[in-house]
Amino acid sequence: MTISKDLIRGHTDTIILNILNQGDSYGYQVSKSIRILSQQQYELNEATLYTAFRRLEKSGDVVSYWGDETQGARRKYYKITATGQQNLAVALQDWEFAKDIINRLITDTIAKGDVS
Amino acid sequence: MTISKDLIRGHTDTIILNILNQGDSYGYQVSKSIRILSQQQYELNEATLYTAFRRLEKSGDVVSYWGDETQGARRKYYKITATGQQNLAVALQDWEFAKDIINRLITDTIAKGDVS
DNA sequence: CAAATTACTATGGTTGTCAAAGTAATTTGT
DNA sequence: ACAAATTACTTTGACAACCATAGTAATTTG
Repeated sequence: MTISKDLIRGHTDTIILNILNQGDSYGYQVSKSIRILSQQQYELNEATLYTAFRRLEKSGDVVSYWGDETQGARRKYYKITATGQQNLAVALQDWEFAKDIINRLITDTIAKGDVS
Repeated sequence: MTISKDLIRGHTDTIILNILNQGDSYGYQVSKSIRILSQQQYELNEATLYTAFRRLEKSGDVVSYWGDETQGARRKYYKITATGQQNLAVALQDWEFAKDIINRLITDTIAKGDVS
């Protein structure tokens, strides 16, 4: 919602993997989880969410299966794979690394000795 | 270089504004400053840099002028405007805000009471 | 005197995201 | 009982930022 769109770009897959890492889930539920985790500050567009699911499935980070709901709407569940868990761990490290670099780039000044 | 592309997306304008906030500069120099500030971890593509300059000029965040080099290649200098300085300040706040939310989204778990 | 560096520009393509609309079932409010 | 809201998934078309590549042109280095 309030958060600048481009700042969160590229985190979608990681966000989804983090949620699925806590248990299988489906689109609508993931969507709600994101709202809760962000404390109502961020809402993922549906199209973006389902696009991400397809991307993650293609890359082998998640697998899907239809739930056997006897009542209520049908639900497609997603499950994180071992590959997905590995990639989640890598993404978390990448984020720690990126944070430092971005902080330097947008707040630091260039020392005089640095000029080439 | 090493930093994941999508993680830095959306920061380009802020990075440039931060550098110009320390004094007028031109494309090639800004490019080098970015390399130095990121400690060789990030290199901005030339096309991206000049696209950003055009975008920033259009939005009124920077103004440009040709340098009066008597020797050496011609240089187009960019200067941050008052608007640009205001937007830089806003972008820095947005980043602090975004960092928190992203951290929650990719590392936190959902408490049981949160489930709706 | 060729190769590397400095410096800017233009073209075409990829990718992630979004708005909008559609389908369809269930649940809630009156 | 029936409309409205909610749950749940999908498709289409568009956009914006970014990138690879190539080009122009001057200067500096080996």
